[in-house]
Amino acid sequence: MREDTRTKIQDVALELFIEQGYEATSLREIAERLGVTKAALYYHFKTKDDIVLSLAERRLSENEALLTWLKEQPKTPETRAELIRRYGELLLRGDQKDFMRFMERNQTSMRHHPTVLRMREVMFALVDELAEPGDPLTTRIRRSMALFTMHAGVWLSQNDTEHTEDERREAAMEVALDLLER
Amino acid sequence: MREDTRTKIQDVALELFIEQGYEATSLREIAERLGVTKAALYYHFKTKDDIVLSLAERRLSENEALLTWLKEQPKTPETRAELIRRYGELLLRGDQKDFMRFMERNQTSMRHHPTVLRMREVMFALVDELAEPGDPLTTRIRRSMALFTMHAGVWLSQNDTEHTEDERREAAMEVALDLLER
DNA sequence: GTCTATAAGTAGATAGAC
DNA sequence: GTCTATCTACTTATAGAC
Repeated sequence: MREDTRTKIQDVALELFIEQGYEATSLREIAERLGVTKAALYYHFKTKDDIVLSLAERRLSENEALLTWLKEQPKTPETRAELIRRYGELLLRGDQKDFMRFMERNQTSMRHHPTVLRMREVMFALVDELAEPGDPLTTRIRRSMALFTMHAGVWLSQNDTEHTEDERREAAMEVALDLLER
Repeated sequence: MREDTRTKIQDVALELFIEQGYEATSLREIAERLGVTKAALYYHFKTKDDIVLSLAERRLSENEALLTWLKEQPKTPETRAELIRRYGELLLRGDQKDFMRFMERNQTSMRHHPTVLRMREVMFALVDELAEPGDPLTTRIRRSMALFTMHAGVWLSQNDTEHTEDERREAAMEVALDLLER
């Protein structure tokens, strides 16, 4: 089962990268938590970067698909609302949520790598598509913050024990949708 | 002029930490950009952490002062609007703004250090003071996002060449104030 | 597929001259 | 205050046995 170990490496690595940061996490730590040696990791991944990139590429293609879809739609309130919903669904999925937390906390890691650069580009393009040339600056900011609210919903209320994660996500969505057409 | 070199070290270090990340930046790089040797840095700072902490302590006390002030005020719309204004002013000041960008990009660095932990606490407390126990979750999120919009204003429109930084800040403030009492 | 062993390099930090 | 020189402790990565 070669895919099994490979996947475990990705999971453990992502977990540690989120917790401690990418640079601060050594391959030795990843290997130890997994109960293998460093050398074993090198059988599955060519370099340390490759572990992250293997995760980034999955996520990138999904965001690119979202951007392609968005560009095909008319720039209406309905389209924008649907984007927020689709984006929220992407964030929901366990693996993507974790990877986005990694991106938030490790913005500078591999910032010169094509895959990471492209990821940034796509995010900016998504935000850009939410507004039209004539829109005032406040509208642009509001719509950008709508997308961002979907992220923030997760970690903003991390001390909040009286609401479930579902409730928090729905509340974030409500705020985001409201921000879009204010 | 001992203060001069010390300050230059802080400036250069912060610049590189923002650009490349804390862990990814070596003392050698900082020293080289300054035209001195690593050993010289150790005359001014006991450890690498100390360079960041010397910056953090200043910001921390300013944020703590803001929190103290906030707690003394009645929880009215006027108080909340005034907080956003004061927070915006803090962020404006070059040094604060840079340090907050450092915090955004290096959330995991020194996450166990008391000063950094306290910084997080104060930020969460500020957000917490913006809402009251009875407020719905959407209100809490909206008000948190108001504070956050002040940050985002800076980097969200980094490709935006048609507006000045002043215009962007004012627009961010308008969106933030509107979010507070929606 | 995973191991041992090791190469080759860099990190943070210190001692002591000037 | 800043330097040279150096220490120790890692790091990523590879070679080759099993």
